[in-house]
Amino acid sequence: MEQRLDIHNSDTPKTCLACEVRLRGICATLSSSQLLELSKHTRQTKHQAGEELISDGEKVNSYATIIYGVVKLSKILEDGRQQVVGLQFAPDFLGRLFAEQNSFCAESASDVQICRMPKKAIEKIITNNPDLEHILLEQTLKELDEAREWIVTLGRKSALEKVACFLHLIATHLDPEHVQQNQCEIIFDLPLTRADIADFLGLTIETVSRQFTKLRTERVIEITARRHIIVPNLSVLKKTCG
Amino acid sequence: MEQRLDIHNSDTPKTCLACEVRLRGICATLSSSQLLELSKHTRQTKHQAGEELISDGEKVNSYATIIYGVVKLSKILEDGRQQVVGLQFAPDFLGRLFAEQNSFCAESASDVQICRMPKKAIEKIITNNPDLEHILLEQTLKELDEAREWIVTLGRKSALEKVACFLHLIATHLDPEHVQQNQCEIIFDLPLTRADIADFLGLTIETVSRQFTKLRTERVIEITARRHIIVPNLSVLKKTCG
DNA sequence: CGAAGACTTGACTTGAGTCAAAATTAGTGG
DNA sequence: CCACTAATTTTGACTCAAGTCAAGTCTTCG
Repeated sequence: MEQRLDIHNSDTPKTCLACEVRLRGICATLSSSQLLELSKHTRQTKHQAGEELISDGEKVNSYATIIYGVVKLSKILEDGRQQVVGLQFAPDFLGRLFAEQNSFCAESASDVQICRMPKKAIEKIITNNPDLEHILLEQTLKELDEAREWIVTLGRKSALEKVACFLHLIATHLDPEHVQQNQCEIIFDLPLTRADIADFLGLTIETVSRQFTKLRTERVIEITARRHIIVPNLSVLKKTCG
Repeated sequence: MEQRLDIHNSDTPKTCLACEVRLRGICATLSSSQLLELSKHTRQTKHQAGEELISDGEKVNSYATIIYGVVKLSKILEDGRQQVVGLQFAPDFLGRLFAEQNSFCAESASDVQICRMPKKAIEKIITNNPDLEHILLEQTLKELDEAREWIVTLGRKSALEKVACFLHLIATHLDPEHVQQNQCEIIFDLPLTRADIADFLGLTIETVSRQFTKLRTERVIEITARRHIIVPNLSVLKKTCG
């Protein structure tokens, strides 16, 4: 593992030194010289919730690292039905490696900041840096595990269990800075609208809303404002996931 | 890309020379010496439909390559609900790389033959052979794409569309040798029981059966025997997938 | 031939969807 | 700061697709 030594290395680009996910994302595997080279081509951008970062069917020209915020990956069928196929959190790598075309669209679910880098630049570094390829393989395997867990949730769970699973996912994946934790109590703001949640869970917004109400009356969660959730006891929530 | 030259190379192990997927699976990336070394530790096994190849929660000791047949990956909830999270076909690599424990179970859906290899052996070769890691990354990315496509199917499609999607998947993924193709007509035997199909689609066997009947009466498919399916026109089937 | 397993069909129930309306919240401009 | 509008969320009444339970039929195999 590379140490924080390079923080004092004058070769490391200024933007990178200031980057919150510098030591957690893919950049952590890069040498100072690779980072310097790559940083000449990167561009950090901020986006409000609801902006399209990558569109389905578009030619892939760049990848990105999520610096903060939540990104939803989704697919829209011709007749308008929409399904969110995954959520990504900082410092995930964004974009389908080695593909010519995107097969899903990526949209900011909350306000986000990303660091875009050209497809070619990354792919060139990969060929010379097995560590980078390895970390990308690890992330891809993790995403595959999560996708399969989600298949179980979509295929075999009731609406109530689905919503509980979703809340559990958010409570455990949100940046620690956005989560308050007093003893076993967890407090956070939902990064998604009810419509997004419905599209993620394969439900309608009405059903999602009813399950929120049910979880509240069963005291599994407290809803202090629409998006503001308190989970008094995470293990109770987990039991509700089925 | 390595050429078929090594077929005449006496260093290549006999079992590997006879292996049907030798040039398509992960072994295609190995040098003669790596293959020779690995083959000392591999063991080919045959299994009838319904045998457990890897069990959920078990310590991972080996990986495998599928030589022929279909393997289903599934998860069983405590209350007995089951969900198939993926199907794998020859020459897929089987097993969760780098994990200590399996998080899903793998079972032969049809009769299968696999080539098992010790976890340690593969992981050692990976560290010296970036080509192998690359091909594994490519397979993992492909599986992730498929898992996400499946999430769309589970989350947003009707029972009829789900069954049509399943038939389309099988028709396009089965080994060509098990598929007969006369002009646009496709004929094959289903490698899964109705119960497996139901667990894959998040439905009940009764609903799956009713959708088969409906597809038959709508002339999208012909069912000549329970498992024997004729798709007169693949594009008609595809339209039915929604 | 008989029994067990796999699959289909029918009658009824139920959980989630649909449509409509009300309530809440957020945003805007006076 | 408050009224007004627009968007989001909740709630209610009703419908319908898929689930459940129960027979019945077809296959396979000893």
